[in-house]
Amino acid sequence: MRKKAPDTARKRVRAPTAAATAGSRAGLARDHLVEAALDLLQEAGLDALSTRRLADRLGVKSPALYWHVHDKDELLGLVADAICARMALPAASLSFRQRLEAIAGEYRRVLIAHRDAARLFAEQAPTGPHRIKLYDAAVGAFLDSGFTPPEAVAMATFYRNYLLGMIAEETRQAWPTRPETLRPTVALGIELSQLGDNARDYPNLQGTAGLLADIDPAELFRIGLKVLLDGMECRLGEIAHPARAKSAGSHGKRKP
Amino acid sequence: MRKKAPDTARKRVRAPTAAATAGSRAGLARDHLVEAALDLLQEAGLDALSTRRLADRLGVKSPALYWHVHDKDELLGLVADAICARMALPAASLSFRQRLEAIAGEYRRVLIAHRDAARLFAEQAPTGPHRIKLYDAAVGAFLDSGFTPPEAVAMATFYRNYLLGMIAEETRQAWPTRPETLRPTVALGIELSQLGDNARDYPNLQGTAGLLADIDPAELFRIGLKVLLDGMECRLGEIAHPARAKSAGSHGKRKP
DNA sequence: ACGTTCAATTTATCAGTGATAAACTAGCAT
DNA sequence: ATGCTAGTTTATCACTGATAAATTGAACGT
Repeated sequence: MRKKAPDTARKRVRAPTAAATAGSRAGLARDHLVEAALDLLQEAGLDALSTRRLADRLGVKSPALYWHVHDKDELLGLVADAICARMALPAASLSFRQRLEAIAGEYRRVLIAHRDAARLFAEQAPTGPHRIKLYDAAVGAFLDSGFTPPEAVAMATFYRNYLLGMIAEETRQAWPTRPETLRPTVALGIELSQLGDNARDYPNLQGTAGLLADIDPAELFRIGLKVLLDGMECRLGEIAHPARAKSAGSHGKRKP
Repeated sequence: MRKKAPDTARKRVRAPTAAATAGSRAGLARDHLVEAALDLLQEAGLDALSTRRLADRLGVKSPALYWHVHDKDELLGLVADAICARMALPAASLSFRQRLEAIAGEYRRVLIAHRDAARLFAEQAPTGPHRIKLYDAAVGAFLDSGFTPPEAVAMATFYRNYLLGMIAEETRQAWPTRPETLRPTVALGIELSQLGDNARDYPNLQGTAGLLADIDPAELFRIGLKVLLDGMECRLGEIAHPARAKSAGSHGKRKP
């Protein structure tokens, strides 16, 4: 995977071509594909989601898939969007902050529920209407909160980055850890326990052995989101009435 | 890649075994490996960094690599750490905020300079002393700023997550975009330009066409970092003197 | 009933991946 | 000279995503 980059003027997959003819359900075949892919993903994980295995599950040979789909990348994009479709968008009546918290909660809920979904989202470019719709909702919340369009887009980027990164980290359950080399650290949910001789090289990690592992991931996620949104409100305030401390100064608020 | 997960009690690569005997530089061979791997990475990208290509470049057959290294994963870990080694840690004399900004700057500078480095870092578990040292420095800064150890670890996680995610996004220069399906969006540095019929489905994205693409990435990075750190200082203040608004209330500050 | 058309699938194959076992080679110590 | 052993090669495995070309099968016009 992840080979070709340009390849404009694609192969023009046939499926949508004579789709509507005679009520032949062109979308249905694709839907079957992504449905089976979702099942396989859940049962065996992203690495096991190969074209042949998927074909097997559909009672078909692997090249048959390529009639319905350009390549595996497009399939994965469809799968990602199907997952995204399971997220409920918040009511517009809520405050912008409540909306952002709701979206974040849904994002996490759904991505956690689907095996390797966060990895899939991180690797896959966000094509797909549902993913875009979600992003649109986030941008809308930031616009409503008072940000200018470019600022809102920037904030949505930070927001999305936070969600995806944290959930990816949380879901990355069993990382291929390498026992011999010095164990990772507490950095990403992996406790370092003993890092032996090297311990004194990392003075600040001394008392932090299994610290992250102890925290409830949901709580950690909530805290980080609050921190991020607080920072954004902070910026909003600075923009609204640009007092002293234009930008590069230092902290923009409190704790004098 | 990314197949086996557990596999404790590994193959026990031979290199470190009789390493010191007769001054044979056991580490040197490994260093040559990672050096060549770094070159290859720079020239051809992460996807082209295969064992065979690397072996070719070293004038050797691919299985020879496996004498020096368990598997490709370990090699990539060494490469990541070698990249990390190029980052300068900030002087301890600086304020914690200055230190965090300095680390972030170095992180971005170095990751941008090495092709696909951010992707490599995101995919690879953070083994390697240099990466841990960097994390230790971040935790240290948060501890100095007044956070308790568990809070400091949490903040370092958010911090790291921000850095890696934003830089990965910025460096993901030419994503394998799929021209036919509805173009992504402005979400991740990809301008949507025309999204045709679907345009009205995304009301908030209307005026935001190439917005992100116009912003200087360095500026975007700086802004996001400021937002994040402001949010953290905000939390610091709340912890210091826990006024009303314990946590779940709403915004913790300003803009009444 | 016949033949054409074309959606959908199969067969065969390509070029590449990471990894392993087993055979081999060279240098050094005894 | 013999043997050990660090390092490498040959041969091979079990995969991967992808394509071209041959093949099925059902619907349609005549």
